[in-house]
Amino acid sequence: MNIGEASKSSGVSAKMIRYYESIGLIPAAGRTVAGYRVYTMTDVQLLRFIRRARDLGFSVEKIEELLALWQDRSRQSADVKQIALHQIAGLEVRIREMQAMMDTLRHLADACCGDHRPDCPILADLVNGPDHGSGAREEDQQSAPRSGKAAGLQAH
Amino acid sequence: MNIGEASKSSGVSAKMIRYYESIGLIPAAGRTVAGYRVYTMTDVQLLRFIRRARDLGFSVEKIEELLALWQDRSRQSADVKQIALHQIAGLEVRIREMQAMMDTLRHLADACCGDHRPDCPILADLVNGPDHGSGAREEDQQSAPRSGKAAGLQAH
DNA sequence: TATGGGCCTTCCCACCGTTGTAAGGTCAAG
DNA sequence: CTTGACCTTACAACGGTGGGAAGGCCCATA
Repeated sequence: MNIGEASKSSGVSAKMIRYYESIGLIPAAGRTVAGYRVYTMTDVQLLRFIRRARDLGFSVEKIEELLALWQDRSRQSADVKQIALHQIAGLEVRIREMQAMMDTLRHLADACCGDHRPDCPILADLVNGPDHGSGAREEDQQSAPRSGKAAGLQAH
Repeated sequence: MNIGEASKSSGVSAKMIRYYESIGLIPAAGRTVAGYRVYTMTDVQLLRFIRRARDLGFSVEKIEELLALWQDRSRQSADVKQIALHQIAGLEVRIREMQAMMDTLRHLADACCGDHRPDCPILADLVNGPDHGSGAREEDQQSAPRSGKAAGLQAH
């Protein structure tokens, strides 16, 4: 099985397969005489595992842990569950942060009539900060992430 | 005003102020004879604008647009609103993606007894994919992002 | 005046996961 | 033999931020 076939069959791009190999997430694949990587169904299953875990938002680091547990026959399901719960908690935090952003933006957009006139409460908020909004509804928004916390939330 | 003072006063780190200057998001600051950057209150206001917009999840690219509109006296509030609505829509999408991940993980975690035994439905799902889950509740999860879409969702 | 500490400068590197590109080798079919 | 689709490695880019090194500047205190 080529890397291309393994890619199609696992849903992981060839690029990423090579990358995962380079960082040691997956073992180095076998090679043909010509140097082409060779994959078995077992390898593809591994790749699918990774793909699925990425879809669930696990970082590569966490996936390493999950893979170790997967291959450890004496694992305890509690260990796996703990990683999952941790992941859930992380997702929860980021969802709340984004929800707070979205709520604020929605209030601002609602307050903006959106016509041809230049006056715009959205720009006013950006200039003056949230504290100067006319009776703003931001008390319930427990101190937006002060430093770098909001980083990495843009669509890449 | 030093870059350090401007940083404290605007909430933008000195590092980032230099970065924003380097990418042309803000104009090059004045300099003292010694080469130190000098900032006025107007510059600080600009930095606060940027800081606030970042807190609201706008990308640097979008902030460029917002700044252009801010400085354009003949802008129409509709243009600003449109950017905000677009940002809201983007946030909505990513929140839904993360929510879907979280729901799936929660179902899996709920199904995992989390004790000393090795059997674990979480690992089983990762191995077999969502379609093999015992009567899984994933019909309502319209085809998880197939390619790269889930990228950038890890905490950096 | 000398010395120290805190600020500033530029420059490069790391992060994370993914994609793109370039220059070359290989394989199979026509 | 040629063509095109694949493979290989190697390097850079993205977004936004933090870290650090090496050197210069400013001010205060001894």
